[in-house]
Amino acid sequence: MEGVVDGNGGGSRLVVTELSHIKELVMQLDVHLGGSPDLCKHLARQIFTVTEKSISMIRSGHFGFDGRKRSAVGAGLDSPPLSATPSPLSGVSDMPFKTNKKRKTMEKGKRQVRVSSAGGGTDGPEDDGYSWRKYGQKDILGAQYPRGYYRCTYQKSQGCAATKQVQRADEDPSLYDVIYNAEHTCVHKATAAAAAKAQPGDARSLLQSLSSSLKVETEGLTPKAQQQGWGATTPPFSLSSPAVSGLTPLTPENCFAQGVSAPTSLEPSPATSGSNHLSMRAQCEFDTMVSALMTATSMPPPLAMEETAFSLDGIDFDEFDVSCFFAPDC
DNA sequence: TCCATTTGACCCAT
DNA sequence: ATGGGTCAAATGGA
Repeated sequence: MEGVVDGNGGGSRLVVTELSHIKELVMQLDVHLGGSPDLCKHLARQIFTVTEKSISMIRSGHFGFDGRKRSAVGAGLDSPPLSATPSPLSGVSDMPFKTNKKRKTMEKGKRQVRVSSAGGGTDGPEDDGYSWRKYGQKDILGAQYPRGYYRCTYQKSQGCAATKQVQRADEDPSLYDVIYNAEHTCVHKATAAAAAKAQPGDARSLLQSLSSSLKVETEGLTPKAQQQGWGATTPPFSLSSPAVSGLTPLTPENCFAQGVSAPTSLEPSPATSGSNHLSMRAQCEFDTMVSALMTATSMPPPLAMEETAFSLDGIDFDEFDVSCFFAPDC
């Protein structure tokens, strides 16, 4: 609209280029995993460096997005499915389930993940540790498979407002796209079990996860920016990372808890921290994954995690969405 | 009987 | 007008 997007395409392209570079390196590393350890180490270092570079570009605002506000819901960002931390999210309190049939737009306040089917079968996505009750199913236009609607089993008993939508991926029926709405406020201990469920991965599975899930979302880009090549070649922006929480004790959640790579200047204001927090989580997961990769390839990380901590000063991550697509298909 | 699932209808945003 | 999200009655299993 009125937004000036000069240079946006260029900055965006740079980030895409860097991320594509990462993917290439990952693929190379995958090929050479069984071969020269030195080459693997070299590639892993390159991946780390390029990743750092990409993250810096994003953080420094060299990212061309339309500044269009998508207000209101922006504050209602959710924790990931493995987080049971209750919080007074506006999205939860403002949207009682009983009488509200309003369509929820797929914007902020939702979190999408891609999961594989349980046990490799076709009977639904892997258990995420929560107990869900199905309340609806719809055939979605253009989608090959119907979308299932689930809400927390404890919605009645505990007033838990968490819901999720599950849809089988058209391109790969063994994968499911799960969109989580709101956050669990129920007391449910199965969360930990789900987190512990993931097995420690080897380097190859890490790489496969990284490579397969690496994608860039352009949601929120101006048509102009998309004409410059974004929309045509890449899905919406996301710093994707595989479900590394089970591969290492360093999850995005406890990452912050431990102060690892979290900016000390961060003040978690409920009204503004949502998207920043999500961006940080994405980076944290990415860092974690890369770190795990370093470990798996028997090399120390080239930089201490503390040194990679970043400042969010002056960065408005509301300008774009960062979501994490888990791809535990290894 | 209780609970979860199925499924058609309804409501509302686009 | 259309499609997505939710409701609620019907149904089935434990």
